[in-house]
Amino acid sequence: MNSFKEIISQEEAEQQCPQSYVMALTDTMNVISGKWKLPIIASLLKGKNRFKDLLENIEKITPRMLSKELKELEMNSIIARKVYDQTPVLIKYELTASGESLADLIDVMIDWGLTHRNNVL
Amino acid sequence: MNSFKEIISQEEAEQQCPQSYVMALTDTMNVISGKWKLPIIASLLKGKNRFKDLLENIEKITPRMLSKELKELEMNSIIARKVYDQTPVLIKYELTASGESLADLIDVMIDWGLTHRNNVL
DNA sequence: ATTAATACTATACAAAAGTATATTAATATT
DNA sequence: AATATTAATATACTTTTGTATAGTATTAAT
Repeated sequence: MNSFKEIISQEEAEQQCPQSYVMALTDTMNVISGKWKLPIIASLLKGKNRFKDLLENIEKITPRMLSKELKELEMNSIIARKVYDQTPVLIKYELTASGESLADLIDVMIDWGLTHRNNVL
Repeated sequence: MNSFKEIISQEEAEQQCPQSYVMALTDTMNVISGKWKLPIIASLLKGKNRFKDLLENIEKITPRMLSKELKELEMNSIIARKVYDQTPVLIKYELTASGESLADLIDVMIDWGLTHRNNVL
C-alpha cells in the first residue's frame, strides 16, 4: 500500500484521497472508538474470555456496558460468541482474526503515545 | 519496543501490562477520538492551513466545531497556531512533529480497515 | 426450599459530543 | 458610509454515549 502522504501528493489535482481509504479509516475508528472497546480487546488478548472474567478484569465497567459493547464487537466481526453446551452452560468470547490483528494497531498506538510524550516534555 | 502480546505473556504473573503503556494508549485515543480530529489532521497534511480552507475542505463541519477542535489539537501539541502579522492578518495552523507523525498511524489504520473488509466479505 | 453463581436485560438518568443559527471584531474594498 | 472577508465566539438545542441500580432466567449446591 502507498502511504497517505504519497497518495495525497499523487492526487493533488483532485485534492482527494481515494474514497475506499476514507471508508477504511472510518471503519477502523468505529471499531475502536468509545471508552470500553480497547480495554475489552486487550482483556481478550490476555485470555479473559468469559463475561465474568471481563467484568472483573476491566475496572469499573458495568454489566450493561459490557453486554452492549460485546454485541457491537460481535456485529463488527471483531469477536465471536461461542456457546459450549455443558452444564452449566459456558460462554466464551473469542477474538476473530480481525480482532487479533488489532494487537498490531494497538502496538502502533502505544508507540505513538510514548514518542509523543517524549516530544512534548 | 516489545509488542503488546509479548508484554502480556511476560507479565502473566501480574496479569497486567505496564501502566505507561496504558497511558500511552489512552493519550493516543484522546488525540484522535471524535468525529473531526482525523479529518482535520488529514486536511492539514494536504496543506490546508487556514481556518477558511479547513471549513471548505472538511464537509459539513461548522465553525464552532472547527474552532473547538483546533483548540484541543493545539493544547495537545498536535498543531501550532501561527499568526502572521500582515494586513490582513494571516493565521495558519501547522502540524507539529507529533502531528505529522500521525500520518503513519493513519496509514496503519487504513491498512487495518482495508484488510478487515476483506476478512469480513 | 433457599441460596448462590453465571450471564445477562430493563429502566431511568447524567454527561459528553455534536448541530444549528446568529453574532462579533478587525480590517479592507468600493 | 456600506459591504465584504477572515477568523472566529455565543447561545440553545439534540443526539450519542455512558452510568446507576435493579431485576431476570437458568442451573447448581446445600
